[in-house]
Amino acid sequence: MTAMTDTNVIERRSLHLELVERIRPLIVERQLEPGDKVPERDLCERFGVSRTPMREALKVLAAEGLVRLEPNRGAWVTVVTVEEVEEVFPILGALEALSGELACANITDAELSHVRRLHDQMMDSYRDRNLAEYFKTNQKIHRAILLAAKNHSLTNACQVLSARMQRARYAANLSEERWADAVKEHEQIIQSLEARDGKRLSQVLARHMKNKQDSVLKWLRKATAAQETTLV
Amino acid sequence: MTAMTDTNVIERRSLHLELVERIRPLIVERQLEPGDKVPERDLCERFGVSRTPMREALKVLAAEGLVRLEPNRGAWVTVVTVEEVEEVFPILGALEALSGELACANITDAELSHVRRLHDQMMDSYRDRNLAEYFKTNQKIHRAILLAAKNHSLTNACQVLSARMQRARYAANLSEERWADAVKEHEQIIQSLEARDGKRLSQVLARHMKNKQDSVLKWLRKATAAQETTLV
DNA sequence: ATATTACATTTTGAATTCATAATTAAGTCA
DNA sequence: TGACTTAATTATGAATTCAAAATGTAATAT
Repeated sequence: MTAMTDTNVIERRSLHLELVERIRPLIVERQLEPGDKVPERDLCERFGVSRTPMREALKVLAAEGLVRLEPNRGAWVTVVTVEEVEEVFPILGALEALSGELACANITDAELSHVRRLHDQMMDSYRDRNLAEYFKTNQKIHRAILLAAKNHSLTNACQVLSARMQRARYAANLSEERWADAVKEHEQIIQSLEARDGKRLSQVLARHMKNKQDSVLKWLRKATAAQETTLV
Repeated sequence: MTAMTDTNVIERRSLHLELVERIRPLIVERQLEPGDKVPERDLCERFGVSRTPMREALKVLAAEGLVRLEPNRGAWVTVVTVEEVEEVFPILGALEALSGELACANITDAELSHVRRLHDQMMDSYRDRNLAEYFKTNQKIHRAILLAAKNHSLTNACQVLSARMQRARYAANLSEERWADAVKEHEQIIQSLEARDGKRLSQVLARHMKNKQDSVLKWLRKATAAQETTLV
């Protein structure tokens, strides 16, 4: 088989890894929707590869929990369930708490001022009520703290779990009230970090995550109910 | 290619998953030693499968951190490094702490008495100084607590990280003193659990993990030093 | 003897092929 | 019409094939 458009066709490295890294964002950003069948053939054509590396990639994505493989029936984008949210957010809470501890212990001045810049930038987005930008910067902040913690395994674990949760687009669900609270929490985050107060930062991050969980659950329950209404 | 002995040849399900589950213990229990090249051809023959599902399995094991893939050079069993131990044990500490909280909240009476039985059994092994049995039961206890926590994602995360660490055979390294301490810690674990004191159990488990880390690091540093001596 | 190059062999990555399972479509009968 | 069977089509799982890369070996030159 050959690639048609030739744009999109990928150069070389390890095809399956390249595919994992291309398909993962398709799932996280809901270009492939939860519950959808993964269109193996389409994706192969789109990226100009054969089924072998594609299927390897799907196995890795399944291990990450983004895809579910049904024997002899193919691959499906996993759905974010209430149960899963209730499972994963507490884990993320514990891990972010740890990352806060470690970040306070290990962050460099350069990294700290970088986080501060991101924080200020995010506050600008909040003032402008630019939700998309706010969320993008928000993610960057959490990632910057994670990197400052200097624990690669922790970064990895958080990212895998976050990816699963991100598919529940909590951005869409931010009430004005929750948004204001989240901003307040972020003020505490940057304060604790600049004070290098690990204990406090870990508490704040854990609480922040708990609130995020509640926010996501609220949206998810609403979305699920709406869907059931539609289906009936 | 065909299977030779016909024993070992596996029935059916999803070949790659079956292989993951067969090869993982080979790595964890060091039948395949850290640093060794994964003998792809041998394993294919041994399990009577072609390279396709084997290579899919290796990609999953690589995602779990048990194998490292070098482009065009094949797969290698990952080595447990000091850095990795210092990264992963704190994560496991945080996750086990969480599992303690959750277990105290969610454990059933039946599960609790099962853990108690395991605990008593382990104490017998300690009295007999039967290290192998002690360790096996020890694992079962931690797993039982994890299951009692009733958080599948947490169970999974812990198991992936534990598998990576288990290859550093901390069993081999248990000093009489450390062993006695570990036993004391386990007394506290079962006490806290029976009291359903989540806060205390999570603290005890975190401390227990920290001590395990120290014990592993001591062995690992000795092992690494010995190896360097041999190599020179 | 020790490098260095050229060649042969093996291993790897990925496309292709092929058998089987699942799905869809068409036909049959009440 | 609508349930039930059966045949055609498609998708999937896994073996096989094939080109490219890496490794090993032998021959040559220094």
